[in-house]
Amino acid sequence: MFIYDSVQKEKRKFIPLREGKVSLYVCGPTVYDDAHLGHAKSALVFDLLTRVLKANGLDVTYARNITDIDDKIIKKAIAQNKDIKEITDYYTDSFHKEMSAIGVSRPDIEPKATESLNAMFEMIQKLIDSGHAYATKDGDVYFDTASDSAYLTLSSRVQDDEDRQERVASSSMKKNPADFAMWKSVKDGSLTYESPFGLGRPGWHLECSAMIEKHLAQADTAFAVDIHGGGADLLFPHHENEAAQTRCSSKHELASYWMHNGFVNINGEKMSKSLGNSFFLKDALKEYDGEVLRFYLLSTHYRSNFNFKSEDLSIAKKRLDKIYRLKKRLFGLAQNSEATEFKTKLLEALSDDMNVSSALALIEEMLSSANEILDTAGKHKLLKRETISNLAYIEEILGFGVKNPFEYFQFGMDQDTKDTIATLMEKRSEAKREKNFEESDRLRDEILAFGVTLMDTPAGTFWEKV
RNA sequence: GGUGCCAUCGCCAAGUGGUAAGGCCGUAGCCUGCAAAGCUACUAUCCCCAGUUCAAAUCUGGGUGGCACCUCCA
Repeated sequence: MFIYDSVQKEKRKFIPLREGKVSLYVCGPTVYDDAHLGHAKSALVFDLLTRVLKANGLDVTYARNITDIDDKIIKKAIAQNKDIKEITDYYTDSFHKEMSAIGVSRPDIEPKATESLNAMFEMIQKLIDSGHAYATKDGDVYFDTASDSAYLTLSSRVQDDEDRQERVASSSMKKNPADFAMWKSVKDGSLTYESPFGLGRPGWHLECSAMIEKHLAQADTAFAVDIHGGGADLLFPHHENEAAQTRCSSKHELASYWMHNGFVNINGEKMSKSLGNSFFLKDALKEYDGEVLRFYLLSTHYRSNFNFKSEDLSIAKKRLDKIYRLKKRLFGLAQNSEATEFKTKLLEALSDDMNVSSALALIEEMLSSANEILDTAGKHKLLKRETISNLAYIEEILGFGVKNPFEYFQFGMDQDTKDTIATLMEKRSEAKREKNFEESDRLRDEILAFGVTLMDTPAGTFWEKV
């Protein structure tokens, strides 16, 4: 297994901290709004990573947090006159449902900020005691960046004097403009939590460090976790700050490997609220099967920026369709787990920093050759066994082809329409038997009007939604 | 302004020194009553310039053109 470490900026052989085991922590969503394609991309990338690690025989513990304490959540609750928990529960639940629709498995551990406050307090206290943090007379607690000689080494940033001057005005109580809040005193009567440092709310960066320490870290390892992942934008300041907190409050560095996934742009533009072009997952799921979105968002390398275009999405559907068509050809045959060269190569490609493009090339070559042999030698038993085994492996590692192939092609069709199509198809088959091609073609046109396509095969006639 | 990334066929996209994967689209053909699906064949020398090397899309230098982060963000 090779992983590109976005801090060391090179592909490195993956060596776990503890033999045979991997701990993975990924920054999860702040639950104040619907998940967009960017959340989906990140979740998919690390879902794939866990599958590949497992396929390599590693025992993976995957944690992804839910940030349920945040100013934006409070703002939304006030705006909608709802309880905070009502908001966070709602968006946490929809996040889970939508992730499940695109085949993302739940992490092993999903800590919430609200349930990890004690771990945060402990970390703050340790940092204060060791001189890495200080409380202001306003009741805020800041991390003292000057106290950490390794600060900014993670994101390879240099302190810029002019830059620092500009930010001074905003926070006069800080010793240093780069210092960031771990505990923010809140006195406006909105939601606060009791803490040894007074009433207030925790800083965002603190959350992840504390949760990692609580749920994943081992006392005797040089790093708290094997792999820390997240979106590319998180490297600075979020991960830089997390790393500083962990480094200064414990005996280990935060992560042995850092992985950052590229951004999703919409038609060449960054997705953002101000541009009004946020593409929500729930809207995409109305148009496309979740697996098509999964395929599409995973079809290019995870580190590249991803430019979402609906034309490309329909190409992704065409490619996924091919997997399902082969599944249809082999439908009903017994499952098995034959060892094949294809599987070895597929895992090899994915184990190389998740080279999905190479993996897809292997898959499409496998599909072509399987179809070719099935075309010419329909009773090739060994080939069928191997192909079924290959398809099962694609399902397991990539999560492509997990559905019933017939149902997959009926996405979004209601039962009435399906019944009508079935009736028309029966009439058409009858006309065909009588060699009344004029009538059968007329019926086909009628069926096509439902937005489906027809396929006459040796096993009968099938329809697929276009 | 600082830091970093990228530039491969009409489109999407692999490939980090050894002579350009794969997909979409297109063309021709096989199959089919006709289609659809499937299969076969064909389609690029890698932004520009200079250099290193027996050998470069891949390394170095210089251009040009995109993009990201530096503020909450996956």
